[in-house]
Amino acid sequence: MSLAELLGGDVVDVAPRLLGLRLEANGAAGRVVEVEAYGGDDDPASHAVGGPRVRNRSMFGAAGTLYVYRSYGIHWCANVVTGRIGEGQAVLIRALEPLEGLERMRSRRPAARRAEELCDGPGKLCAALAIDGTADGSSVIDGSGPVRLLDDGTSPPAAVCVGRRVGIRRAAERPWRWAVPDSPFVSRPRLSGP
DNA sequence: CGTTTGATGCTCT
DNA sequence: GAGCATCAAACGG
Repeated sequence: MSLAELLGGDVVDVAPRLLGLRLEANGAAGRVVEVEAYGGDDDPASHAVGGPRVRNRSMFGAAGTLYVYRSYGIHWCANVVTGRIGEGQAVLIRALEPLEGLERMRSRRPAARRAEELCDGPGKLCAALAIDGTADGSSVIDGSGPVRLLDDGTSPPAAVCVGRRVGIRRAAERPWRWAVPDSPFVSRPRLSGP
C-alpha cells in the first residue's frame, strides 16, 4: 500500500500507522515516534471545528498536505492531512527520533542538552527541522515541498502505546495519542502499556 | 527529581 | 479580553 493510499484513510486509523516513518526537512531527518489524531468523528478539540478559515484552510486539503500552525504565539506545530478533501482531518507529529542532521538540529535547538530533547515535542521538532508557516499547505508526499514523509524500509514498531492527547480541554478522554513503546524520544507525559 | 509561571501572537467572543 | 494541539527557566525537595 502506498503512502498516498494510506493517508486517504480515516485519521484515527492512519495516525498510529505513521509511527516508524521517516520525516525529512531542511537538511535533517527523524523517525516518527509519537502522533495524535485530530478532526475524526466530530472532534471538538480540532482546529477544523467550524469549517475552513484562513488559519486552518490547509487542513481541508488533500491527504498528504502539511498543516502548520503557530502555537501559543511562539512555536510552530506540523500536521499531515488525512482522509478526503474537505473533511478536515490531520495527524499532529509530536516527536521524532533524530536520524540525520544532528548538528544542524543542535544549532537550531540550543536549549536541548541531550539528543533525546531535540525533537521530543511538536514545537521542538519543528524548530529542529526548521519547519515554519512558509511550509503550510505544501505536500509531504509528492516531493514538491520542503518537508517529506517517507517509508524508508524500516520495519514498523511491533507494538504501539495509546493514551490521551496532550494539552487540550475538550474531548480530552479520547485515546487518540500513539507512541513507540519505551522510546526515549517521546514527549511528556510518557505513555506506557497498550 | 517535581511543579509553577511567563513569554508571545493570533483567533474568536 | 480570553484562550490556546507549547516550551524553558526558575524554583523547591
